Amino acid sequence: MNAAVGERSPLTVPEGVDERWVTSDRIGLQLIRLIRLIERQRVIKAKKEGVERAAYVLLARLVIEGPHRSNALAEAVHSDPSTVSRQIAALVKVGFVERRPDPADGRACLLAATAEGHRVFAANRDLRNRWISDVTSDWDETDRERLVDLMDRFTTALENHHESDATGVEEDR
Amino acid sequence: MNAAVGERSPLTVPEGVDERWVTSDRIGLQLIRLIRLIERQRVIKAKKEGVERAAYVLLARLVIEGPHRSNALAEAVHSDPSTVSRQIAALVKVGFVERRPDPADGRACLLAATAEGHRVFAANRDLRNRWISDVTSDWDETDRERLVDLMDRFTTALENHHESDATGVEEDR
DNA sequence: GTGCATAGTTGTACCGAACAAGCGATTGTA
DNA sequence: TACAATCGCTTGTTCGGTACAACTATGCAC
Repeated sequence: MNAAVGERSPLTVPEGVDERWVTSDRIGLQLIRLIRLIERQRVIKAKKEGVERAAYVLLARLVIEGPHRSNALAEAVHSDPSTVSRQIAALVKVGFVERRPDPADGRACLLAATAEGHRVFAANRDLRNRWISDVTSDWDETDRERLVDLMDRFTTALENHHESDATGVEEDR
Repeated sequence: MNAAVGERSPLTVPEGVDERWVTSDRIGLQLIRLIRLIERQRVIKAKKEGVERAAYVLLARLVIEGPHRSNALAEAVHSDPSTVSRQIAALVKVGFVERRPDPADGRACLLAATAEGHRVFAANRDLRNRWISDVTSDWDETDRERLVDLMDRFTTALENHHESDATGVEEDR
């Protein structure tokens, strides 16, 4: 599983170019593997709780970064405004988020996490963190930090990389 | 965006425990961010090509690791057999995969990528790799390798970690 | 040879997301 | 002050991808 590069005999190796190809390949494969795995976990877990699981990411955003407009939120999480709108509606209904008028623009409204929203999010966050700590229990802290730094860097690179020419990973997951 | 730890004043820091909490927290946040972003790319890209995009991961598996039984494949990619069955059917229909009798068990059949399947996959793989190389064009190779090694390690840890107690990341993405 | 386990398929439902069209309120201009 | 264009958000609809559950059928093993 972990190995498997396939094709491209290692004999060819013209001049370092191929080395990069191989690493890119491995990155792609790992991304696919990781994402599929986490999606799976999601589905396993997706039974309890009243609110749509997908909505939690919005709650997280509101808790961590403070009030946002709906559209800004959508952009921040790379979702469609309509999607966010529905998710927010659900969060409002259960009282985790509240709408306030936006002083800057009369027709907009600011979304903010309620006290209850904060509480719920914190609980979930702790759960998640415990889980991650568990999974990485035999890692030393330096490696964990290295991982997160590199992931951050990678994701940021992805975000900055012209969104238009999207090609790749999704193609064969 | 990148920062934002929220809660838990850094002043508290009892005895290193909290340091781990913070890192776990960052990992969780990064996972969410990364996954959401890639999902988005997928949707953007998901227009051309005849075969279900999700099926490509199976093709990849068959090309890289050789023939599999359908159920084995399902397990390998953490999907339901029914899902895989349908996806394979699609791949067979377009001629990227073929069924062969399994010598070891008469009622099973082995799935294998056809020559055409190999070709299509290779093309996609190159595309994907070019994209990844692009995104990381200003990284030095060592960092790219570090990233992939850590990701691999993390995903493997995830896989090994009792699938039963799934908790966390999916909770608020 | 005969139950019986097992490999795989099909029916159905659901979730999450996107696209597109609509609605209403605002702002800014005549 | 009135009207048009814009903007922020919501609703209608569709689709992809998946899982669960029930079913079929085939060869295994005793």
